[in-house]
Amino acid sequence: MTEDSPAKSILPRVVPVMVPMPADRPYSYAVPDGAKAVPGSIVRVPLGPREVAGIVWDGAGEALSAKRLRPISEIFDCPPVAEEMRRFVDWIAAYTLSPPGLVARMLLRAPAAFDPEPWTEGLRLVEGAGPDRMTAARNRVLEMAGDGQAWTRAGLAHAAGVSSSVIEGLREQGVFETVSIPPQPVVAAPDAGFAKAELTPDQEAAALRLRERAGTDAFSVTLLDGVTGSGKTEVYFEAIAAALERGKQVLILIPEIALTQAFLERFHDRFGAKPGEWHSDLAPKKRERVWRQVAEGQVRVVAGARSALFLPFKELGLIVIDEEHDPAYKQEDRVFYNARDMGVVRGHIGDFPVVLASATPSLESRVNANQGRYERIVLSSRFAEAALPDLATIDMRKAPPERGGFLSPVLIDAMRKTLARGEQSLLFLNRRGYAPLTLCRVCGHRFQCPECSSWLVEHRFRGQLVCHHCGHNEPRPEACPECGTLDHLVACGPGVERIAEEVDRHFPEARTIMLSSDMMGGVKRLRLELEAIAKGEADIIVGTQLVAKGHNFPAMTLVGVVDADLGLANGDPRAAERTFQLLAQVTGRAGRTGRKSVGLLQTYQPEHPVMRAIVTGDAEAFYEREIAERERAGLPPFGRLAGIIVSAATRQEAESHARGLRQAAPRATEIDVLGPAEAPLALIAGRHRFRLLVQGTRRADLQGFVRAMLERGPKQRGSVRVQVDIDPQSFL
DNA sequence: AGCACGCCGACT
DNA sequence: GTCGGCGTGCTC
Repeated sequence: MTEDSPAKSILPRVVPVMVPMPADRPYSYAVPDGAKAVPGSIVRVPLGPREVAGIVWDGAGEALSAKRLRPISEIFDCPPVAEEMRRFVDWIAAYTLSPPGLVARMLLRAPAAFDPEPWTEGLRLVEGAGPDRMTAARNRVLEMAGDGQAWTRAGLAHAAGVSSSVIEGLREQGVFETVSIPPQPVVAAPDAGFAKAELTPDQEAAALRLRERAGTDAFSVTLLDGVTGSGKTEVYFEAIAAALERGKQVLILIPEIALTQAFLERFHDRFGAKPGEWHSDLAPKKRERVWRQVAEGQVRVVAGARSALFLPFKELGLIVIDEEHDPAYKQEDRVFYNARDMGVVRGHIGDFPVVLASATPSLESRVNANQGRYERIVLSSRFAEAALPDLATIDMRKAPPERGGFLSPVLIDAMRKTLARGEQSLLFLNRRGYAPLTLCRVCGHRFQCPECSSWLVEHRFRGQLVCHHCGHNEPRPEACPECGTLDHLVACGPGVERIAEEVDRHFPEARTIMLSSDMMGGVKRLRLELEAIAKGEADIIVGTQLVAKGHNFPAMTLVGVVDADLGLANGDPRAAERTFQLLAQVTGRAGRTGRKSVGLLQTYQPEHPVMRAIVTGDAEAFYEREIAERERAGLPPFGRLAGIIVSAATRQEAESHARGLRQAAPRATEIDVLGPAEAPLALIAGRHRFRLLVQGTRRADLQGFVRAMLERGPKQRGSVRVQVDIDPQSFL
């Protein structure tokens, strides 16, 4: 071709760009002359009054009047977002009924990483040069830097154990010259053969099978189901080794990774290097470096929270989802998704294996295994030194606590004996604060949240009444706001603060630590406390949920569950499953190093299937029963079923939405309001959230009528939020 | 998601 | 007479 036709040279080239906002399709932008924008390119584009980062999408840009068309401002020098990833975004958008722009936004969360990492200034020893006077500090620095390598100022100062002013002094004297050094890897490369753990025959067989499945370039899902302490981690490490040997990148999803630093150590022990970390607590600078190096393929393994699913891997070849049943995998704001399910979808799109691991798999994963969609590998025994704890219920009707207390004499006695042996006790109560309800003894006034009408929880340590639903808080008054009577407010029911107080009363000499997610000092403080406990610097630990998650406390030989019934009676279709999982996880904290250990569950219904399953250890029977029950009730994840979450101020309002939905739904569809949605933390301006179950419809029908409903009017759109909650495996 | 525009209450 | 609440609408 010799010359472009005139028409061609006038018309600008147009590409679709996905911008990080709720657009339901990409916008069109002009590509500046000479610029090279390919699908996946990350670009800076003008959007209204500001500039944003976007991703060049697939297909042709739609024709647009030249007046509205604006040019791309910059094409970042960054590896393009892979085609797989773009399909993943489109899939999630379609599945969750979210605008694709909002999904794409989750990929664009590391703004400064789109530019290459800058080279940094380093120092190198000048050959033959020496300082005017030698000091001990200077000597150490010269020894460290004697290898002729370039060092960063801070790195050298740290390695030599001197302050950076020593280095600066030497540089001024010409002992060091400044050189440019390329960006350093954020983590060292893992070595698949570094230190394979000794496995029991059981584990070895599982690892072998997992290597076979997970070691090939084909989609598969394997459910690794093993009791706490059976060494699941060591087993799936072998699958990771196999993927690394294939030259693939690996993603390990872990709930609450910010608190499970011990995991990084275990990984290091096996692979000789830490995995790249990814979670919301990461320092911004580190975040950018991890993002960039994942994109460039320098970071081979990432251990991260659910958002790590949206990292721009260059050659991802395995996803491991640890504690796959964990509700923390659900995101319930903006784009509603479950990272476990999306991880499976990601593996399907990328055609690589996925491993789900849990001691207490979710019902849907068990069903998927039963139906042959997943392969299930079972690890049934703890490894040699770690014995399973003896579990028993304490019937609170027969052994009630003393007046004003919440701990049964049976539990207190067990704690006393544990203390006497110099071992640790854990008391678990899944309720933050001091007391869940405060009322006035004179007039009966109950403290309610003015925003959302749930009970206010007293936090005595902070002197506040707090709404756990919407975050509202107010100082705890002396007098009743209703009748004005002073000093007659009474706390009802226990929270961890109150249990810690009771423990102090019984065991004033013991070292008691209370752990709660709302503790002063945040994640950092929690980490320190967990380390202190692991080192044996506490006798009694009182904690919420977070103590159930993956920490190993070697000296812990007694676990007491203060209220095992909590959560069984809230109308949630997952109540029994969730309670079983939580109790199994928390009692599994005991006896991890082989000492004889005990788990005691305080309950008013010792004959409840959940209690029976925990005490007898017969999880199989429990799962079968739960699955059968769900099938009978026609609840997800079985059959063609879906859930919708609406947010509304009251249950009445939710009911009215349900009526509206019923009218919009196909005739074969049934809709029921099932009470509060599972996640208490998703806050939609202090509104209550209810889960509607929509039954008897195919996914396409459901999406159709949900869309129809959303289009019925602006008023409806404002008050109804929709989440479609179907098991995606049914549609792969 | 941001951000501007636009129409009704308490104030320099 | 203005400052400012957040309801509605738009961004290539």
